[in-house]
Amino acid sequence: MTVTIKDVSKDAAVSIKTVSRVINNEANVAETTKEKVLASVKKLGFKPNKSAQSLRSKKSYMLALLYDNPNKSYLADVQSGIFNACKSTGYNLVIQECDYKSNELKTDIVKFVEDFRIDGLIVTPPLSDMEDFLQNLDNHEIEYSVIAPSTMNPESLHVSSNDYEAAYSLTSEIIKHGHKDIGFIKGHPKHSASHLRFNGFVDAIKNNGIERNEQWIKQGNFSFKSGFDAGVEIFHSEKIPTAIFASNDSMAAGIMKSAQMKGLQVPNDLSLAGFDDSPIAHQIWPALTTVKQPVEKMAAHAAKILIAKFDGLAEQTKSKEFKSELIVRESLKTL
Amino acid sequence: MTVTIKDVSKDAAVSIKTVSRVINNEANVAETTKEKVLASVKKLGFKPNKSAQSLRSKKSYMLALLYDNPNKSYLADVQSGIFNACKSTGYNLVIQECDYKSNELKTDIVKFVEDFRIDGLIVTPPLSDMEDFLQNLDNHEIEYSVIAPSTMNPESLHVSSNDYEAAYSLTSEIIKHGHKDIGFIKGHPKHSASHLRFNGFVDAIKNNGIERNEQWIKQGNFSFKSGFDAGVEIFHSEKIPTAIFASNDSMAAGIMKSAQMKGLQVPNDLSLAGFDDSPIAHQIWPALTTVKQPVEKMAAHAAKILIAKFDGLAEQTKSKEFKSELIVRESLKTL
DNA sequence: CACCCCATTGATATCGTTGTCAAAGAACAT
DNA sequence: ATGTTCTTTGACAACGATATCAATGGGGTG
Repeated sequence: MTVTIKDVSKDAAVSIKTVSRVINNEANVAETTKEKVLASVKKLGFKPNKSAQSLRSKKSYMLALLYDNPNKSYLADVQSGIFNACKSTGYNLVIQECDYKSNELKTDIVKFVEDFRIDGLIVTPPLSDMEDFLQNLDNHEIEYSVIAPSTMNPESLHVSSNDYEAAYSLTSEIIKHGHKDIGFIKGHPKHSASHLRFNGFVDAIKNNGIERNEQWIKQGNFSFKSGFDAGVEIFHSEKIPTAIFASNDSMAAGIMKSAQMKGLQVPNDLSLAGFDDSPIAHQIWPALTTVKQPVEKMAAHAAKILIAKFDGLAEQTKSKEFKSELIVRESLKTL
Repeated sequence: MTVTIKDVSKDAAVSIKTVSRVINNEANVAETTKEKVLASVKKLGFKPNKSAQSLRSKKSYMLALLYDNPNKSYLADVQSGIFNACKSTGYNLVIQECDYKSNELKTDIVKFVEDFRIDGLIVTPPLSDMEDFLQNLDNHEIEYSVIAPSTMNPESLHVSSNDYEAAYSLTSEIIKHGHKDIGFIKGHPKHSASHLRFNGFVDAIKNNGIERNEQWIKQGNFSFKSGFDAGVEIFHSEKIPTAIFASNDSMAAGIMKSAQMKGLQVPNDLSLAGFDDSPIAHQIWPALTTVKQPVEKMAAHAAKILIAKFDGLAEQTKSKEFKSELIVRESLKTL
């Protein structure tokens, strides 16, 4: 019925071990033998049985994606990237939702990895920002690759994005449009991205000689509601800014709602910018000026470097910083 | 190091076969023996090795989710539901993105299932609406469970939602708010949901003695842009409707954009309703009146009935229709 | 009491790979 | 020619579970 390594070995007139060597790309196989075996593999349509490989070699060929992030679009992109990277390598992806606030998180994840014999983890914010969590993985010798906005220990496997620079240049763009009264909504304090984006904003206005108005700087948590609430507060003050930079698009949409309820027109009465280029950014009107990270590519790379480590590959497997792209849309007006 | 069935058998002083019987809940094991074994299992923290089970029993314990649907929020909910259903059962989920337009789709999927020894598929729209695709799975004796809005062959494994009734009652709600001039944006013609929703709309206005204005009925494809385009067309006509029912939220958001660009205020100049309760529905202003399907529960159930079939369980494993919920928000105004 | 039946249990083969280790032969140095 | 090393190959065990089939023993029947 199904073709096994034994069938191939018979067809190619070699031992099963030699077939195994060929399909695993091991060294010290004569070129002619290799070709003979590959021909038989192709002819018979042989696919190694994952369970048998896994049983014998003690690898599960499974990666797990760890996340605690309500942003479905981000999650979908991350997944999609990882799947594409896995497709050719024979690895599979398992998704594991977490609660970063849970006390048992550390032990739960170790248990999960051991129970399912997961080969490696891909860790996303905010878990990637929790030092002790990562340390615990190290202690248990669990392999992982991190998707994070911040720069990390250069030894570790990670991909990052240039959130600071992106926030800096988006702020500069706002300033170039003639704005001097600029508000800012901070992201969730547990995400390092929040601080990087805020710092980019702070440095940009400072370097452009613009003063910070603390009344226009509010703490959010990346949710639509937190943006809405921040907007309500800001529009309550005696003087309102001409532009607001929210640390993500959901919050920017929240601001837009609060502005519209207050009778303020975007962008005529208020310019707005977000971050992430999530679907909402262009599904509201006016469409949001924002920053697009190559999330899918980042995730694919995170998976690749992890798999490359397992398979002992060396090339193109370095940690890497990805560049974000500024997307200027209608929500930003020139004064 | 790791605990195997052998360790348990030694500890419980029975044969490994007996341990196997206990952990697989087989019949004909004496109650006392069973307890003894379970005690040892617990004491040693034994977890059966998936690869070994899989190798011997020829099951992969993997389900695959097939999708070709750009709606990330829907996908995330479906996944989440399936994962929850899998969690306790020892099954894992693999995601497979498809292209419903591809000519090789049928053969690709069969190959995929055979290559990865997938135990069963969960099929979502629009793949679930392709008769020949499902027929092909039957021909290859591939097990699957369908998530579909329409009613299906009662023999097959499926979960469905009452799209017709939901569209009917949403339309009735619009009418109750005093609207008589109502537009409708159809969904993607390949999705059976599109027709069900349209039929619900048609019957509701007919039964309320309202005339259909074909100028206000446009073909969309569930995308934001198609909604926007439809809106532009409708607002171009000499008389515009007082309310528009779009077959999903993205298109409703598109309409809203085109309305706002035309200077029309929602809901004062135009009432609007969507379908799905996707995140955008409450992240725009005014928030959309819409219909919420219990997508996560539906997906969980689809997985459960599939797994129940594998494991030969009988109870609570019937195909099932789920009820949607009407959510009335600000976008609908009483005339 | 002899017999059979059925519930319970275990010894061992088996799934399809990779790991171990040794053998065979080629290549090279002495 | 001989010894040494290195490359290439194969025989067989092992991974950790389930499947097969036979053995055991208690209970019922005639």
